[in-house]
Amino acid sequence: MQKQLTRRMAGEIVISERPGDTLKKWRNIFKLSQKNLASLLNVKPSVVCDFEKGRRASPGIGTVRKFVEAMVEYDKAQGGKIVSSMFAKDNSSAVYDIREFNTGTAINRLIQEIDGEILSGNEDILERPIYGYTIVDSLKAITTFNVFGDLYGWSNERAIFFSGVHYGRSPMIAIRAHPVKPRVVIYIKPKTIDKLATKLAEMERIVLVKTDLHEEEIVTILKKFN
Amino acid sequence: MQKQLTRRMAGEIVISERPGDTLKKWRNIFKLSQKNLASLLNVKPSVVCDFEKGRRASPGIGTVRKFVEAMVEYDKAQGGKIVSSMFAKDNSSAVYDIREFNTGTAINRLIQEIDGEILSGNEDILERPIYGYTIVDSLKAITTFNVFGDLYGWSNERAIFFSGVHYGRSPMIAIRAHPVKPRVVIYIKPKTIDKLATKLAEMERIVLVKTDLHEEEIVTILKKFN
DNA sequence: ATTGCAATTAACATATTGCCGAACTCGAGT
DNA sequence: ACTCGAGTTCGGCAATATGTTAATTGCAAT
Repeated sequence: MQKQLTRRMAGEIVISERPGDTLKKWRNIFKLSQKNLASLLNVKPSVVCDFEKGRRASPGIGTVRKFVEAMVEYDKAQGGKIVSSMFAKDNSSAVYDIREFNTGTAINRLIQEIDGEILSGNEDILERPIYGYTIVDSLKAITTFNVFGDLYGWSNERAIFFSGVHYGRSPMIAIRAHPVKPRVVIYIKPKTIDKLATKLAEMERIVLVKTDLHEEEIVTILKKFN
Repeated sequence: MQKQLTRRMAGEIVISERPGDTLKKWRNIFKLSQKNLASLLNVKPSVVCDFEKGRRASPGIGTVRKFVEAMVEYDKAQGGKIVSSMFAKDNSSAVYDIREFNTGTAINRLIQEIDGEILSGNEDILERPIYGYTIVDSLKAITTFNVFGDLYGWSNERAIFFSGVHYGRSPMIAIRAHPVKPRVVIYIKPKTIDKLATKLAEMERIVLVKTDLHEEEIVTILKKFN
């Protein structure tokens, strides 16, 4: 959650026409004076002012990172009120885990690691890289509003794991209906696999896989990937 | 949409432990060679490589911005396939408009500009700054999944406008139920105002306002704010 | 009036970036 | 064996960023 926020802040600062203004905006949101912020960063207040006023128009990303992380850390030390108020804590979320990789991972390597069985998918797609994954409870995914916006992280070149799968029809139908498609769909311990599921996967050129590992095991294994 | 993506990319690059790797990841997603990207940026390929390999530990935000924007621009020129594939195009979106300000705007100034009438809210809150707003169709907001995650931009210190309001009960109930609260709720041309709405607003210490302006007029007026 | 605090600005030493060119690696074709 | 394209490495250099101290402005409260 903290990382998400730091990325948002950093992204906004970098892309802003006036990064200094955006920096200031965030400092205000965190209710810090220039002096306070400066002391968190072990620099003099004038430095903070220079950035905010745009006298230093193009700070290095290291500087931006320090600023942003200092503010979030500070808030955390104060009880994290500001950071947590930025996010809806959806405790009944359908999303079990969601993560991005820094480098691409070939689809077949992922399948191998999680001991997956390919139900559908051409050979030539298996070499392609994916950049992240989402693990989602298929039942909750339907009953919870908010689902499909949250399935995709920052790249749709990713794998989506579905748990609580019965026949595997509904998840594929949902994917078919949705404009953004993942590269790989993985069913976690499905009971059986409906033919319609594989058919839809072929139509969408999606690699469909099943695995008998638990969610926890999968998360552990995927920690290797970066 | 493009700006959103550039911010995401930039944020991820800045916060990454190895910004170069993240840069490379995005170049790959956009299917560009170092040479191609370099020519888009009017630099030599070795420059691209230097950044990806981390020889420059803390590139300036100007550099990051150039890289990121060049990639997105390039994709746009090619038809924007990659960018649009990153987003679910929810064409029946309940969100009419959503924007962030660069600097805080006092609540009462906003109310004044849109010719708003205060239905509930203490004097002392009115001086507080907000940093953005969302205009949402209250009917669609309920029927569309995906709603409340999208209501809040990057700060919850914002105003939320509801259009299509009958009695103003449902929107406030939704807000009460949701863990993240806005500072200001503004009803656009409500028929009447239920007492429960004002009561809930008081409980949540939210400024409740009504205005008789149209959505279009409001957007025009709010363009002033920055 | 003046004390205090936050923010702004100028002037300056040092470190780092941003870019180049040229040499080098590495794998895929032909 | 050779060539091609893509990527890597690195010395060099001008431009720019990071940080300091010290002086200055503006404003709110005594």
